[in-house]
Amino acid sequence: MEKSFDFAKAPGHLVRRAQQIAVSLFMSELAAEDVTPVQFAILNAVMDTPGIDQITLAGRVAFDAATSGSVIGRLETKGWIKREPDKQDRRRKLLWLTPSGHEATLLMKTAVQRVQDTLLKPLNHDEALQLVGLLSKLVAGHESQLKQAEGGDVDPSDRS
Amino acid sequence: MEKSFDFAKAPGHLVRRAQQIAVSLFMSELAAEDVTPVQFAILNAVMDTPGIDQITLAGRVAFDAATSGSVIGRLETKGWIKREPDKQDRRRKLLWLTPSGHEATLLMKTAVQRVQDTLLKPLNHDEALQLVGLLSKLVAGHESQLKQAEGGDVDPSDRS
DNA sequence: TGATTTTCATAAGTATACTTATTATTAGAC
DNA sequence: GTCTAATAATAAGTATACTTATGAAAATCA
Repeated sequence: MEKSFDFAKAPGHLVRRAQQIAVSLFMSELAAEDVTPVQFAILNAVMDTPGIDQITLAGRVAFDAATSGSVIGRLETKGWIKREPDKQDRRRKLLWLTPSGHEATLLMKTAVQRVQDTLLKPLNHDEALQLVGLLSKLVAGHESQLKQAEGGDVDPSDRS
Repeated sequence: MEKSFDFAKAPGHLVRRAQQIAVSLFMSELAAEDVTPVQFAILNAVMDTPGIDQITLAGRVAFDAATSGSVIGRLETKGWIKREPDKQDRRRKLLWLTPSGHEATLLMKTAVQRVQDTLLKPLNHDEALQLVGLLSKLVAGHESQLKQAEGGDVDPSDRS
């Protein structure tokens, strides 16, 4: 009989630990750039889609508008991102990298690649591929659930 | 040529998303208990080892002393945990569940089990086992790295 | 034993991350 | 065209999570 919930095998606990480790590796590797994982995610997305608005960006990197708004504010303070109201829709603010933001983001990318490699280091090549595949499937599964739930009028074709 | 870092396949991003989903499922399933994943982890550990001190507990659930201290403070406010100074070592504070804390934690456990099942729902049985195995290996690998790093009284020359 | 070091807990400060509420602006219904 | 509903951004409030600093107490050792 179990005395308590078995944390060592609880996927929720393992995922939290893995995330904690990933953040820690990121912060070590990119200490010189003074950037966080979330900030990099945003810089990367803006580099990918210059002129993106905050809401679309929030969806792209998967957090809520309030959080991404405050992170973008910090990136603006650092001089990496420029925020300008859309002239067609003055509720919106559109985002661009500044030249120094562009340069900094490019520098970060190789470091981030190193972080990903270090994170997977305890696994061999096949295991690493498996893990990424399984996590992708898990995340995608829940994302489609979410879409169904909020969509309401379901498209019968994507019923599981 | 890639325009940007490929987030969809980046293990760091996938782990963050998975954690986000796990927390979200937890909060939905346990909305009635008004408890967070971290709070449950602590309650569970204290139930497992009554009279545990804060530092040992922090190590057990894997966060720093400052965070666990503030979480425990919140649990004390809720009347679920009792905190008493150790008479042998007055720096320490030892932790116990109150009767109502014990009752609440028991209630939470079945709900948490449901959360774990829901989290793994997009995977079949074998895949779920694989994922847990791979995450365990990844986390264990980094934990042993860490122990080596802090345990090894390495020469001071590598202090940058 | 007295001084130094270590350890435990907390405080202070920064950065997520979420929810709900508010404001400004646009889009849609009539 | 005006009223209403929806949307974008921000503000406010709570809860992690971390680092560094501080104070109190214990352990070490000279």
